[in-house]
Amino acid sequence: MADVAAEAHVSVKTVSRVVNREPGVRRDTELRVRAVIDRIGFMRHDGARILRQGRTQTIALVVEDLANPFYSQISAAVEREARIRQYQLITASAEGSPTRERGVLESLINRRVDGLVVVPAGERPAVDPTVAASGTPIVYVDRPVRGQATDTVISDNPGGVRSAVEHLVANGHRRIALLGDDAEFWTARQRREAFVQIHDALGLPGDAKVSMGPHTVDSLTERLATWSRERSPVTAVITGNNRVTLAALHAMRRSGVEMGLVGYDDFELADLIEPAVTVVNQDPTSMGQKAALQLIARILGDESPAQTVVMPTRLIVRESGRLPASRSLRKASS
Amino acid sequence: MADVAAEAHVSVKTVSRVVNREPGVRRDTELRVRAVIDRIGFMRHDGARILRQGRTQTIALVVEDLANPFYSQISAAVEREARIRQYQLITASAEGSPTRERGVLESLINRRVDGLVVVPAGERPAVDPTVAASGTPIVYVDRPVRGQATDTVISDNPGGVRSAVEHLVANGHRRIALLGDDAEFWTARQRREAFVQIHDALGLPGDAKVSMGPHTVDSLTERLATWSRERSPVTAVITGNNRVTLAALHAMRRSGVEMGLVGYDDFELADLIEPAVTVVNQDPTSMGQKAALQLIARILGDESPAQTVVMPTRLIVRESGRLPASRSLRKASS
DNA sequence: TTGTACGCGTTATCAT
DNA sequence: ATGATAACGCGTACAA
Repeated sequence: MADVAAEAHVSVKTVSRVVNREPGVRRDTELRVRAVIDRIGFMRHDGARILRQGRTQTIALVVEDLANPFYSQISAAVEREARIRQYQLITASAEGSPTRERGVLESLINRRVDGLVVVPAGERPAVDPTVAASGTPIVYVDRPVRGQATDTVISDNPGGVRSAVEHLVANGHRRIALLGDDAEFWTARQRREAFVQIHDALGLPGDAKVSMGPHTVDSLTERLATWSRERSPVTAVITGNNRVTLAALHAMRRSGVEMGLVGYDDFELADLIEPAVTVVNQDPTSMGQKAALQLIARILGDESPAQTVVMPTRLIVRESGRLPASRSLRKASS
Repeated sequence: MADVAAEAHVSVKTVSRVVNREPGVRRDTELRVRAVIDRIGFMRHDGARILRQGRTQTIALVVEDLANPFYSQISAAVEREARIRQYQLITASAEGSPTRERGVLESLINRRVDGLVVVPAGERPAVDPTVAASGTPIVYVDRPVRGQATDTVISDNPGGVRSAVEHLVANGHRRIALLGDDAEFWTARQRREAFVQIHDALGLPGDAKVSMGPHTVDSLTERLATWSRERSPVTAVITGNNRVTLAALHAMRRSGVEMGLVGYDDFELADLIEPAVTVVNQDPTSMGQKAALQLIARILGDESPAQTVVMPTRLIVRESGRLPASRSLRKASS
């Protein structure tokens, strides 16, 4: 900037005015300055700008696995909302480790990101004290965190589980089991509780059958075989998220067990599997969008009380929820 | 830092030394400083550090769609390599628009990112002049860019197409067609050229049949119907990437057309579709990793000539490449 | 309309 | 082993 000023025979302040389109510069001086800028290829150094202004126009997203479709959709949505509002997005993965997450958050705070969207790793009992101390706005997604009230975007887990169970019951299933993911995850626990509660509320026979993860195709194969061999065999399962659904589909295919299925999380090609998989869709794009908007509102000074937004889920009915006997082959029906 | 210095009765420089673990600080003064740091919750301001040192410890990744599994896997790999080496990753999407890409790159340069990993959008004839002028190291992924030699990581498109065609031919297919993506994409064009060349080299009958995108399920349904109604009907298609594979699978299912298929890009559940889909796998994780490593080497001063790394593809043989008649039902064979 | 002087928080240099 | 001071490049406040 000093170089430009010297070349154009003006002060740095005038250059600054031109670069930032501030008013109060005569047309011809502006043109002269612009010409010099283009000629010597000047580019403003945002680092210095940040140091001076205190805002970085940067937000960060912390998830556990960027390659998982659920998170990559959230990620795409957050990036989009950020970009539209002139924020850049730093994405970081904690790979599911609270320890790594702590380190990641610390380095993001050091960077003075203007805000954080975080899917808290594993068992996270409270808002990170480092973040709290820094005063950086933070929005949690998918899983809440205990302690002081914080903006949170979660999906309606009880509602989703309820829609899954009711759908199966409406299709004649009575012995329904839940294949949940690792109980370390809050979502997995919440879905389990909802399942047990709804199971009992509907007066389904026996105790609610639940198997929590982590699951492998092998372990699920065995589990399904066991359930289907009981004297009152399980006729349908609900899978707790896209990971479990995937493993369960493989296990079913391998063992040849035919069971009703409602999976949590929609996935591409769910309609091309035989039978087409009925799912509870969580709409991660909307969750990411909502979180980003809320975060940016906070950055811009919104001081209203912290809110928890519960996003509705949507049951996408395909075929896997029906009793095997009543499934129509699509080829026959088309 | 000044606050800490005052509290600990040392100079700011000594605090700086402690914070950065520089040698030359007596054990007891270090402890004293650390105590103050913890007490008042001091956190280094990386903005100032950046301004002083000129390096941001940040790299950026520019792709067109973070939610597409191909890019999200690249993204996860780049983030991982970056994080391990203490770099933060800014991800940005150009949404396929060269104009937006230009703006995105410019703001990243203004931020003084240390390096760029870019999947160039649409038709990009040359290295971006802004980037070139800034001297920021850049590595292109998936598609090369003309002009001065630049580090590039692409996959072996001719090899991938060849393996697909040869697999189909080995299974008795003779009338093979290509469903490519939009010819605007370099990869789509290269795969088309490879397909035509291999088609002719193998002496397959007639002219190579090719249909480039963008495709919709509707357009593909019609296209497949046309091809299957010809006097020498097409018996197998190769799809040019995961988007096209998806649409083609839906089109086949809808129209009931039975054709051999080899898809570009592996995808989850490819083995659960009936018939299981044979694919050319590109290993985006390795591509992202390779690109990140090469970029960081450049940042660290590697001055060797720009190199183009061609990653091998791998044909994952399942069932969709066989002639329909010879397909075994898995249930029968297990 | 334009310019001067200072400060943002850190690190590099050179002293002590 | 420690400290004083000058940068880094920009924006703010105020003056001209």
